[in-house]
Amino acid sequence: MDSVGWDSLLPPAQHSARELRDGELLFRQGEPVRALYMLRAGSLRLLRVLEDGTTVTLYVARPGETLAEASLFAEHYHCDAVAQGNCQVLALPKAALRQALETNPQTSLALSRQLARQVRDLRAQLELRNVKSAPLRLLAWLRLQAAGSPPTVQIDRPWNVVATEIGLTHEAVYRALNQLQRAGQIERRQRLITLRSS
Amino acid sequence: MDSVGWDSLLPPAQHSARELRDGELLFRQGEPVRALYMLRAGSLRLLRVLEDGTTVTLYVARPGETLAEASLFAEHYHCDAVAQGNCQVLALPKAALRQALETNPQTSLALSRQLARQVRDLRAQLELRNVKSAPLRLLAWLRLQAAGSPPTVQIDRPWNVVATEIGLTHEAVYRALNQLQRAGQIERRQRLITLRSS
DNA sequence: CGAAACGTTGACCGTTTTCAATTACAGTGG
DNA sequence: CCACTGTAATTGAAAACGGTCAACGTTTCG
Repeated sequence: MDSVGWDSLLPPAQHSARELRDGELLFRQGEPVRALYMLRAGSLRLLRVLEDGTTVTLYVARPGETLAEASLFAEHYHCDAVAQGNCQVLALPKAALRQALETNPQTSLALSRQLARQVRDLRAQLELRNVKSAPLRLLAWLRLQAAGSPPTVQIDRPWNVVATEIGLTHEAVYRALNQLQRAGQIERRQRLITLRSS
Repeated sequence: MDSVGWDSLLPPAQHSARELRDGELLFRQGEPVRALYMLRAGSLRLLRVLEDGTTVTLYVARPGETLAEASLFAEHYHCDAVAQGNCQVLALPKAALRQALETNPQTSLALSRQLARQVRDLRAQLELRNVKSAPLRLLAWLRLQAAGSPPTVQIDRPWNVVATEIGLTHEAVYRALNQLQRAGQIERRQRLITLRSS
């Protein structure tokens, strides 16, 4: 219902796999766009480096997601992509893909759907930032991530990474975690969170 | 180079224009999606109302932009659209448009391009929120908006609206404005800002 | 002309950021 | 197998900053 078989958009001969070690760069800001990448395993952090040297996480891609759709129409990447843990990516050559898009309506529609989803997700993230209180923001984030009943979240990356994603310091996150736990809003076992009530 | 002639995607007979007065709603969260809207004049604010009653600006569309692309694949709107000043919108019926998209590859590609741009813009907004200091964030925002040399920004809406867009209170914005001015980073004449140095 | 929105500034308070220090833990190489 | 090292996790205390509340001048528009 979700996967559209991105890898089937182009004949396998056109694919090219690539492995990335933790911290390795898939592409860099300013580099010309050569391909559209699909993440098979691991997670990729898209980040931009501000003038003052600060790094900003724009997005964290998870397995199954397609990267750089936004770059399909751009000449150069507008951010860095760095592997967060070892990654496995599939590269679809830009030129070939563009041709496929111009030919097959289904392919284009599928791309649009992907992009539409990203727009929604980004707006959700943006909305999150408008919650000023750290505990409430974290709770809101957990609600977005949660699944099942009772709703639970299994975090698969360090909290300090989560912290930058939601725009807080890791200290603030730990404190918020404690507050929520003390208030009985969540239950915590290491990186497994269970939401209570509400 | 920018406009793709959205209104030419469907025969004019299928269009339907609509006028909105300041504050009027184009659509409301939860409402079924009937059409894809294009903004001809004025600006439309997409906002969501949080549980606690706070309103959150998700996006501000300007003339020429297409709204609700993200909703083309959704059953219901996920935010409210309220006119900010008098607006003129063109409505393209969802059903007809979907058919066009499935038929004409060019149409789909154009849609993808629009969505891709939105993704970029949203990421930029998100990046902005990671700047914790109010003056620096405002400055960053001004840099994004600026054009010409020396770079200037002519703000066409009240500062309090700008404030919510960048995630600050209007008071904080005024103070930041003063700080930047005192520091010589900007020059201000009402709503006309000129960036200095750096 | 009057009301409502915009613009502006001050003071105070609460929270988060910072800075700092300590523990826990996983991976590495001797 | 165990020090050794770097990252993650935690907690404390103080400082900084923006939010909130409040008051007031100004502009806009019906």
